[in-house]
Amino acid sequence: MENKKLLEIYDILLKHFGAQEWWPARTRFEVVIGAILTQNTNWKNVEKVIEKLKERNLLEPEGLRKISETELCEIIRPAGYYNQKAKKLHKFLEFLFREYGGSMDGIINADRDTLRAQLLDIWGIGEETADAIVLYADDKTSFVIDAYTRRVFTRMGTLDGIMTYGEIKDFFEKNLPDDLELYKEFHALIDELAKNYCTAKPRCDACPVRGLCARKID
DNA sequence: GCCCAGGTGGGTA
DNA sequence: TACCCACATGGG
Repeated sequence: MENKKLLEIYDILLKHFGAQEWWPARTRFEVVIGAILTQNTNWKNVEKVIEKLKERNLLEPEGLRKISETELCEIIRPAGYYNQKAKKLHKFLEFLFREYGGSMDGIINADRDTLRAQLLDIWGIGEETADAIVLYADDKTSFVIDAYTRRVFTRMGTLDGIMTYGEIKDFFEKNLPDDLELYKEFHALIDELAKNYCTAKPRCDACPVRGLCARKID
């Protein structure tokens, strides 16, 4: 698939769903919290936790760092994997204070690739979460690959299913203009497409990009 | 009751 | 490298 087809898909999705304006968060720090909490978890469950954190004024680094991991577990319980995620949040905070003085503002001036490598060094932050943070919390172009992206483009015949995360990411980045808003919007639109039409029980007949998809319509 | 959801790390061969 | 598994809640 060349450049043109990828952009064609983007245009169709944008027209069909409208701008998604991801990430749904008020601050850069809130993006990070959401990115960690949503790992293999429905966003609806994450929203409940974000709301609880907001009520307790814990959506900022200083406050969140002060509470104990046991306390944090209790608050984030609805998002699942709470033991692991509480540890992950604390690991990120540890990093933020050690490297950037505890402020997300410090991260803005960091070099993109350096930041991505730093994030990947943190326990609990893998490639997708690192890319989501770089793209949505740091406003730098880094294409996010998630399970939806893999599924949609595998069914389209673009990806062969055995490609690594890095290979898929490279494919998108080489075939798309280096445009921040496009990166943010395209990832969000792919997720919207997958949620609505490309699930385990796909709705191919109504899919907005059915004409470009290799999958046999059942 | 069953399956899935905006993954990651650890262990084994 | 390539699998396999634990991690856990809430909604359809």
